[in-house]
Amino acid sequence: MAKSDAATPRERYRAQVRAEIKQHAWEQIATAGASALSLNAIARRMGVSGPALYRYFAGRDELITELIGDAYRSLADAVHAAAVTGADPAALAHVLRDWALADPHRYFLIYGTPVPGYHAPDEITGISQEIMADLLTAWTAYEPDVPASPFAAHLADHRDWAGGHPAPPGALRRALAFWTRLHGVLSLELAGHFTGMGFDPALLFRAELDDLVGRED
Amino acid sequence: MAKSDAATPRERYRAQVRAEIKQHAWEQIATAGASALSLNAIARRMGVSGPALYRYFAGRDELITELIGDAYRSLADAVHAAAVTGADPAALAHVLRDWALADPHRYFLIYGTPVPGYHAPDEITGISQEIMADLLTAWTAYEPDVPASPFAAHLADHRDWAGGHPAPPGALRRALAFWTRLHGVLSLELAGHFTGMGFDPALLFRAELDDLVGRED
DNA sequence: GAGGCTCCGTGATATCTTCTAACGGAAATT
DNA sequence: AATTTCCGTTAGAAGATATCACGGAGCCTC
Repeated sequence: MAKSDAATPRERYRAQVRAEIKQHAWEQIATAGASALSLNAIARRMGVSGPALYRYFAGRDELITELIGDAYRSLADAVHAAAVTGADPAALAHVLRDWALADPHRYFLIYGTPVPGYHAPDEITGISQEIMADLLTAWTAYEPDVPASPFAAHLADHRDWAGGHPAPPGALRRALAFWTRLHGVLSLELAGHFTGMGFDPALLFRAELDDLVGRED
Repeated sequence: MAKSDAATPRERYRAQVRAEIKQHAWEQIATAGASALSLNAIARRMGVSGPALYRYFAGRDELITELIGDAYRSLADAVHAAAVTGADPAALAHVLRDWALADPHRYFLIYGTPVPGYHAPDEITGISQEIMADLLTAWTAYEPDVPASPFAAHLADHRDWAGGHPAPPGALRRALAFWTRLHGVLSLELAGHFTGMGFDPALLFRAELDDLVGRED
């Protein structure tokens, strides 16, 4: 979507084709997951023949890498859009949940089983820090004075991941728990581990969230 | 390992070859993950030619399904071995963590990104309930009287997953949080999402565990 | 113990995948 | 208008799953 107004017509055409490839890739991922992503199938659906796609992506890995980046970007944008309106942690939690439920495969592309050889480029680390920054800001505003704890002190001493954010130790601890606990519930729910167990996953999510924000669970 | 003393020599040989195939499969999974599992590669390493393996497994999916079952069985055995010695929830947590760290790919085989077409057979559901039963027993013994909460009440009304276990509502809630929170930390750690963040994942795991068992975090 | 049955492993084959290489043509640049 | 650049094609290598028909070895029955 970005930089569709490139300098030369060549670059514009190239960007358009790349976008079309990625769109077909997303449809395929949403249908059968990332492991079933096939360059040949995309080419077939686009009406071109296989190797044509290699003019736009070096290979399957590069395409997936770019899709992972787009997924991160999408999540960061969703979180940030809510954060700039002054959303509290509970609101951000529901943004996260809605984003995950909208396309589970996209969520697993980010937080699922890591691809064997894949290593996240620096760009991903940056986006990840953007998300964390919004969480830290929300937690700092929501609960300025969290009682100190040994682990919070450890986090205060190892706050590289906060990227210079001035969040107090308690907010570091809360933001981290927010991430890991909600991911725990979401990933198990999306993977279907709760199906047949009887209870309502939405209520479990809500209960974990309520526990985080200090209400009754 | 089980039923290696079969009736006929044929069945014994068959079981042995199946075990050997699975062993090579585990080595391959531990090296490059489940997605890189190749029947051809296994056959090559065993000194037989490709289609020979189809006498023992209907296909790649059946082999993976069986490996998932073995992984579940391994985890359930590890948990149960500790549970029968009267281990408290904290001890079970470290059993879980040790089991996960011993072979991350095996952990992801169970709790990672679900395979597109795969649906867990009833046997898996049973093993899953075994694990949950040990958790429920440990939590019931450790903390008999957990204050009631709305979500605990919901769990008490929807306790199919407990499989008739007489755990009180509070233990249901605790066991579920134990599962989702520790999985949240473990899966993110094993997937490498904490690398480069600076803090010690072991301390985060410990902090989450301490929070579960009611100590300072 | 000999015949027959069952099952195992093989090679050949079909179809799928990613990915490289060489060729022809169209489009943009000069 | 000529040249250069880039795009899409076909052909092909290497490897994957999976099926099939065949020959042979082992087991079971008579």
